[in-house]
Amino acid sequence: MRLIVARCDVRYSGRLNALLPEALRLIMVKADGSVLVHADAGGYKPLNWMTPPTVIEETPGRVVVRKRAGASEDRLEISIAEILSDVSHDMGAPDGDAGLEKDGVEAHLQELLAGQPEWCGEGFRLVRREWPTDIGPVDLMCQDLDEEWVAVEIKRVAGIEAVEQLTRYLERIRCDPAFSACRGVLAAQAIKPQARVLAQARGIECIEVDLAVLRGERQPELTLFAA
Amino acid sequence: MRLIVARCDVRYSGRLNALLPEALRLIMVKADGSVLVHADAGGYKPLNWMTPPTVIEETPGRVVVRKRAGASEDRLEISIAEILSDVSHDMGAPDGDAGLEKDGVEAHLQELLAGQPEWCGEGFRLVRREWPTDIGPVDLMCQDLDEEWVAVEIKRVAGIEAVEQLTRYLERIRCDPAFSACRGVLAAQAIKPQARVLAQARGIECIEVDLAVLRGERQPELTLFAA
DNA sequence: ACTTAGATTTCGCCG
DNA sequence: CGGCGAAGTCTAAGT
Repeated sequence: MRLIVARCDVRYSGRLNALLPEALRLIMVKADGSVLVHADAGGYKPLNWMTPPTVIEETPGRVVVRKRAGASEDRLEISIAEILSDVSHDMGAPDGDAGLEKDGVEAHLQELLAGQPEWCGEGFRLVRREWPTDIGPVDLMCQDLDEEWVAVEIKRVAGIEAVEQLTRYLERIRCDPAFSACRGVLAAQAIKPQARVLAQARGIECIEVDLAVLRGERQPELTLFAA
Repeated sequence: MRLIVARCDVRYSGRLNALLPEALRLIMVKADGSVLVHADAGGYKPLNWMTPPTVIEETPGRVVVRKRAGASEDRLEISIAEILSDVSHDMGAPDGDAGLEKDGVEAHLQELLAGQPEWCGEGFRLVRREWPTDIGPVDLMCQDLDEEWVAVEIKRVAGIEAVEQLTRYLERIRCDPAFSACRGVLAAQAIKPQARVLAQARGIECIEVDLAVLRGERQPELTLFAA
């Protein structure tokens, strides 16, 4: 990895054109050809960048990063007025970096609910995960105590778009006469108030679930239908 | 800006939990409190990060970055096993970095189409940009040759959500009897197949436009209704 | 403070 | 390779 601290201006042309006036910035060149230009503020996002695969051409006072992007070309031109620092570090094998393990993403929620579909509704029985429709898969397809179909959409945080998504699926599913009475359930760790309102208006049931409870790590804070 | 090249492992807990095994990485600490952990590959995105405002606590071999996130707390713990480099650079005033000027974003497309609404449909006349509805503004409101209303939604790349968005607007607009026959047009530089299907099913017309052509920098590749 | 919508969104999966 | 959906999306703007 090469780290250049320099006064520079940057021009990008590709999906759009962008111009970055001259200032002090960090230019990061990774071993895989990634190039990132960061300011000393405004976390996370580089001001300009190019992702691999790239071709990097360097001449004194100038770095040009190019990439074939379909028919056209993406180009990042860095004009360097003054270099304050320019160091390189050998950081070992490109793949020597073990992957990031994440826990608590939507996929985990889906796994847990697939194993315990009764959290989505009393007596629910899982028929299939990723039930296909012609506009995309429904997370869970279940049957309730009356053998009626129920499509379940799972989200970490459910907003209006989650309701829209489930609505689209139901629209398609109900085209089949065998599923014309299919219900919809939105299950999420958190459901935004507006999503709840829209769901109610469309006859979609909302269920909030707790990851820790699903895992049996914690007891439900209150038991429904307590004795 | 402080740049630390070190063998480290990273733990994040907050919206989810993540564990990053020990390896050589770059730790970037910006003047505004941003902290980013980058590998020497996998451009653009840091492996872990924390955006401002943060509180950074440093002890030998350990950096803890904390942030209040609503009721809970976001925490990034970096355990440093070995430091290869640790340098700081004064990069001047935090706001000494002039802004990035972009050209070719959706706003520009909207300006161009507002000036030449006939690209959205034959004889279209612009009545108002950002036409207000009670759930948000429609990009363009036009009238066609028959004085009928047409709501135009503009996107750089139009997916299903663009069709949903325009559908929501139309639903509201048509509540007013004077606009009950209002049509919908989706105009974009690129329209995805599923968006096209959904739009068709909902009676929304799709138009692909070319930024360069709108600017008169290039001729249309083929003329409709050619002589 | 919260919500909405754009982004050179990036990224990963699956066809 | 393209399409589609999730993301600790992030970020800026409006209310």
